[in-house]
Amino acid sequence: MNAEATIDAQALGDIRDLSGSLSERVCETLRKAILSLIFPPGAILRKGVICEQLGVSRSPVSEAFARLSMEGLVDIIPQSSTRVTHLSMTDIREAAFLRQALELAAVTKVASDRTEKQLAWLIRHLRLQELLVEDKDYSGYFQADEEFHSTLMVFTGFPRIVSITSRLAMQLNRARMLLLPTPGRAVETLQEHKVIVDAIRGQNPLAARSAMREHLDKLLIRLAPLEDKCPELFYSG
Amino acid sequence: MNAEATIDAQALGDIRDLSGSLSERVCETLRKAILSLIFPPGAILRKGVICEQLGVSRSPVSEAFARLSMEGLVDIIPQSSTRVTHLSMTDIREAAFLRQALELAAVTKVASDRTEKQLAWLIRHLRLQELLVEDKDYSGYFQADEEFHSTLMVFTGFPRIVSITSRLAMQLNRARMLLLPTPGRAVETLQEHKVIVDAIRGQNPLAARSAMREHLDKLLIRLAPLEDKCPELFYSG
DNA sequence: TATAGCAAACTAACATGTTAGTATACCAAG
DNA sequence: CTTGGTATACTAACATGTTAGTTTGCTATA
Repeated sequence: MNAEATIDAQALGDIRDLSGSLSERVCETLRKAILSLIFPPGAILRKGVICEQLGVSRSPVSEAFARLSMEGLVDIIPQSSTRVTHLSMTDIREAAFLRQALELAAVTKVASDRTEKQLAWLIRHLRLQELLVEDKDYSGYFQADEEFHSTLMVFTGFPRIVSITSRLAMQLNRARMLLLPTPGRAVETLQEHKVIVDAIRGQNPLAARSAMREHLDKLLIRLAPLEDKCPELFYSG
Repeated sequence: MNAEATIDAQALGDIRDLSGSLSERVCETLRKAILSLIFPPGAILRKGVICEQLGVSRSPVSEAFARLSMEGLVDIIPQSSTRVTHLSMTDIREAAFLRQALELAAVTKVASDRTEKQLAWLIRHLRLQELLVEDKDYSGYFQADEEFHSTLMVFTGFPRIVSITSRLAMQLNRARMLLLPTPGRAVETLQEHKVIVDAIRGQNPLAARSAMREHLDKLLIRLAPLEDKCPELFYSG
């Protein structure tokens, strides 16, 4: 029945490269491994192995498991085991809904309240994005894309909204890793970002809102066929 | 400098009344105490005292602290102490913003997708609310109010949105405890709920959205003067 | 072969011991 | 009275020991 391979726990990287408490570092390390699918959905996380690999005791690992469980990245089965959660289209759709709700609210607010300085940053960042696309540096563009969205939320002036959104959209981001970056999509994305910034420049909240909505909807569309393409990553596959 | 009273940890209620793991029960107990201001902002949570009072070891209490910290209800000061966070208008405004983003998205979706059964539930619940107001049962109405909002979100079909919203709005709910329920406000609230349900009945997402926005804005307006009224609960008071 | 029962191995959850960093109280010097 | 240093008490964080519940795999039985 259970043919799930337990994880290798190889190449978790070194804990010492990170800052913060041990628990945080362990959590960060495991999160990265799960998001990058090094630990595939369904894999059993063996506490003993992880402790040994990272050279820490069970306490920080337990706390890391608890946090990851709250983020929905692992399922803790009481008195039994802890596994990487399978992907589920339901969860992904919900994460997309939550992310959209927060990003739309943010961009609406920013479009009305923006300062000249913020606008200048956005325009400058669009130039950077253009350069990255021209250079075909798609991993660089991926990073710039994230930065664009998170900075937009920072501009609301609310300090916690960025980290909250990223936590809520965790399932979405994990699924996104399965999408290979294509040149065509990068060009499209850049174009959509430009429309959003245009609306912010014109201080038009409604336009900014619908531009962002269209932009975000694209991701879910590209994600939809995933369930058929790699069913082993999803529930009851 | 630090004249904060450490908590009494009296009357935390009995752990055995709750279900789930020990950690969850401890967390639930402490959360209730913080939200109800039994543990006032700034109070130091003494682990030893809590362990003794609840008859558990430090492990479940530590995990509970970690969770409450993520919810923003306590500040863990590394190697030093854990305190109930002070209220802050910034946090409250952010929580209100996040809650509004999610509730508006939810009510918009529900207004378009609602079933007849859901509509019937809402109308029936409005009747219940009327009865409670007529009977001047304001604590009952408070509960019904919560149920109204959370069920509205359940109707989106997304399972996690209710608990996520309540976690994000935690600061808001704590501050809300300081508002004394008034007969007048209950009547107004009921009226606003009726407008929302009317829009849902008419399957008018935009109307539902703006009705909900107006409704939620009222809370923040009522919360605003709080900072002057009880400064000792806020930061740097 | 199929299945029910049982035992061994494993795990999360909990309890307790240890360490290292922080705040407080006290005292001495200016 | 203020300031600066020091010792003590306290805490979170971490390590490790213990318990109880779950899964797995073997064996005996039909």
